[in-house]
Amino acid sequence: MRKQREKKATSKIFKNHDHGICFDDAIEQIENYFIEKNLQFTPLRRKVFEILIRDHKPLGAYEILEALSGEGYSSSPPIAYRVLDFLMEHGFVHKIQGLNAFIACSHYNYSHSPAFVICRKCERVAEIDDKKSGINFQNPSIDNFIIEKTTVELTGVCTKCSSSAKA
Amino acid sequence: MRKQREKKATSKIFKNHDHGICFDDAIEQIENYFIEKNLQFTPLRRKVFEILIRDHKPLGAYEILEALSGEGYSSSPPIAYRVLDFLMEHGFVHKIQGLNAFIACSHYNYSHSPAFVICRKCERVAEIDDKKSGINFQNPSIDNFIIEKTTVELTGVCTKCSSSAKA
DNA sequence: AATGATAGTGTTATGTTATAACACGTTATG
DNA sequence: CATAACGTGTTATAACATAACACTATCATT
Repeated sequence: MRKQREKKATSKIFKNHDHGICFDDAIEQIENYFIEKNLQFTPLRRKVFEILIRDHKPLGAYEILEALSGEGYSSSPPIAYRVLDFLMEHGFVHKIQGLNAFIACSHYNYSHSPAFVICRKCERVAEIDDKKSGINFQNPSIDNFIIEKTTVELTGVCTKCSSSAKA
Repeated sequence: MRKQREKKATSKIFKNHDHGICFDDAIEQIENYFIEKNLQFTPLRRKVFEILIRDHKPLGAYEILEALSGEGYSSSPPIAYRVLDFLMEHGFVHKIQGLNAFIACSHYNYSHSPAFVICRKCERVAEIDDKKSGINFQNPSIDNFIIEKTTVELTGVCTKCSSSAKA
């Protein structure tokens, strides 16, 4: 992993970044949160989160299970689903509905109405925060409805993929 | 345009409506579209669409299959999935990702970036058009990405359900 | 220490959703 | 009339997800 900060004010959504720092930050964030909330960051939970943040891309539950079994954990489905549910409940993991897959959150500290931009070619996924997404759900037409959860997924082709090949 | 006899200036999303008219309009719309595009509105396709528009709520593929078998059609999964894929391709059916279910489109003639409001209690689903949804994807932060498809689902509790019971 | 509640992990079995691959008839086209 | 394209049907299986129950460790209270 390279050690070089990338803080350019770019409009690119699929940013390059220093993954070592990203990884460490994420672990630190989640550790602090768990301590603060008096929750257990058990080895299994940590491992699942690490698998997700390490790859930095959506993984199916069964892919996670495979990774877990490679690390000496049980690989029966409930193991993964339970931990994923738990991590999602606390906002550290999101589910990408369009892919039946899970991804580590990359916007800790933000309000959690994540939106995802998904390249169907390279399968990279970027999480954009609600301010940047241009989404405004505080809209009169959806008053009289208590929104508890939002799912926003934009699927298409990223610059890199659309320039390198066609269709 | 649809002969919409319900033109009350209400902000309710889950509107009451004349379902007979709704149904007839929908069938007419899809028939015209298919003729225009020179596509086959076969009995099976018609039946699937009718099942969806009749119920006016999201149905799982296997529920549709069950309905089909009650009508003398085959009920093996590919039958439903193929027709659903076809109808989705042409914008007459949408998939509600959060429910693994399918719903007839209620915004023919509109640009197709549907957003759905889903009550998790009564399971009613309203389709709102992109103008009303307050969603603006023409946003600089997601330039450099070719959006092909948007998934927007707002899950929560509708007025009726939140007033009639708690939690 | 004994009790009992809770939380975390493990196991088996099963439920639910979706697709692959191939068969067959009909219609459209060269 | 050959053949390509399309629509439907069939079998089998893949992929995704949960129910139900067992076992252990921890911890607060007796």
